[in-house]
Amino acid sequence: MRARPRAPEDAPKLSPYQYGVATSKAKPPRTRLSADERERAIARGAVAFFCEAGFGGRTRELAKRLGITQPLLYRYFPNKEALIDRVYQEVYLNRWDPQWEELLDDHTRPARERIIAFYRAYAKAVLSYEWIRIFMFSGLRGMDLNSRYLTLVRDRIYTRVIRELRREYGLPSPAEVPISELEFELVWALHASIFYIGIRKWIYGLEIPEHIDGVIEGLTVAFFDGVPAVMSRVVANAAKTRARSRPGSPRAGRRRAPGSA
Amino acid sequence: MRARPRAPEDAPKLSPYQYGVATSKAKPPRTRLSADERERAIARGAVAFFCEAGFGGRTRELAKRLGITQPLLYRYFPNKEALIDRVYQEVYLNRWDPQWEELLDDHTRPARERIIAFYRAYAKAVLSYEWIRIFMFSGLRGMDLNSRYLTLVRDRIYTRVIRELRREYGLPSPAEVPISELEFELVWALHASIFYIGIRKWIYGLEIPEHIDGVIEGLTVAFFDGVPAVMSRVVANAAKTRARSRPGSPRAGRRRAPGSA
DNA sequence: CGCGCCGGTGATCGGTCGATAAACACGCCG
DNA sequence: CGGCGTGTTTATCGACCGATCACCGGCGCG
Repeated sequence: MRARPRAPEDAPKLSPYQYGVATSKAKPPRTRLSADERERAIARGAVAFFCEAGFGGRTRELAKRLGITQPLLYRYFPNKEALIDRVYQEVYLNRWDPQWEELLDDHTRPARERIIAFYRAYAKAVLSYEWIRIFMFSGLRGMDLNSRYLTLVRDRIYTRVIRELRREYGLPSPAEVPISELEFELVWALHASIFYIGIRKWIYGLEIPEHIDGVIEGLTVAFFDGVPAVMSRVVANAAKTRARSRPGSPRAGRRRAPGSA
Repeated sequence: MRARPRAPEDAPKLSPYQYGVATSKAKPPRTRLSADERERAIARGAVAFFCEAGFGGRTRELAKRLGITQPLLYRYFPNKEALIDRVYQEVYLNRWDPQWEELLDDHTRPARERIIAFYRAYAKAVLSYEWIRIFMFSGLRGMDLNSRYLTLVRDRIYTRVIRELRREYGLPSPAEVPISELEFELVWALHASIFYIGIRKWIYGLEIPEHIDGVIEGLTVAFFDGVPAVMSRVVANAAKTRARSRPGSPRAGRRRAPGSA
């Protein structure tokens, strides 16, 4: 065994120049596309390919799946890295739905119901083969993309969830008593519980429940029931130390939170 | 830019055959080890290297880090795949502590305390750079190692946790009413919450709380408070449908679970 | 004191990688 | 109907990968 063990089968040796003629034995009838059509086709194929094979996937293999030759990739992208950057764009850009934040802010509905609805919508967007695997590959590659994205999630989502929880259980608002580390950890836990369903399925290859929405509801309900005891304790502690450290400030104790942030 | 962008710096061109002489300018003083010492050194280095670079890491780079030449690897391991297999062994084999199961079975302590103690011990074993990254890399590579390991976790740990939860909240034992899918999901959620702390740190490169034990305690307490409402409902449903589908069997209703499995 | 054993290295092989260059084929316009 | 622009392919380059082989040199045994 001398050669590399990879790529056992070689190219199917298609006869060239068969633009759409569809000879009886020709496997992929090659089509001649316009520049931007081809560019989009490559981008789409690159997403599907790299999220399966990882960013170490070979450009020849990608080209084969697209039904084109490898040098054609380099007419549309200067190099492999540019192709990978495009994959990041394709997967993350415009996958963030601003309605999520509006949903969490909609005070006409009960907090529990809003958070369940949010995580259902979020799960639908994020619990996909492409999203989960690209996210993991980029993390393992040392990209800061993950930390930047998750900072966004923390600032836009976690803070809102915690604010609503505080309201729900009559604790002081984050403006009065800043959010503690442990509170963030509690929301991290809910987030992780849901995200990990995708990891189990698309990275470990495990079976997962058929009806995710029911699971999300169960997890969120358990979250709501489990959080208050821990949270009220930690918020009370934070309020106390805060009051101690700033003796002149008004007591931010255990009273009904008046308004939202 | 024509060449591959990888491996920008080349080998430092060490003068050969300097076994331990420690010439003033020689950077790594090469030592001549016995066969099994060298073999263990390579295995150790391979773990550190592959969990950082992934299994696509180059053997020459590994050798450089070990202070040896690349062909020497092939004196101790027939090929790269054998080296990777050894990494799996090194990381997973004998990292499973049988005391974990004993700990969960120890009925002299309260269930909540036992589960906190277990997850502290488990986190200490599993929440390491090597373990988490190797686990992810192997999953993304399509190994069935992950699913085999997690099946073990489910059978040995999750079932015990659920059994203790049922006992704690006066629900029928798993022998009477089999464990439902949603109950497994609840325990998956706790597990994921803790495991994800490691992912955040060693894959995403995020900061995590300094005192993990406190976080684990908070998560487990919230878990215990949150679970019973969801769980008693789902167990009652399961018991009902079970009684309906097997009319001759004794009613496994809402009574004190008499003993453990 | 010589010699064989064995840990270790240098050189190199076949193969594959990313990337480039030149030629080709089809559609369009004049 | 011939030239030209553009989408695509063939052929190939230099680099580098995993793996092999011949050889080297210090240590220990007789």
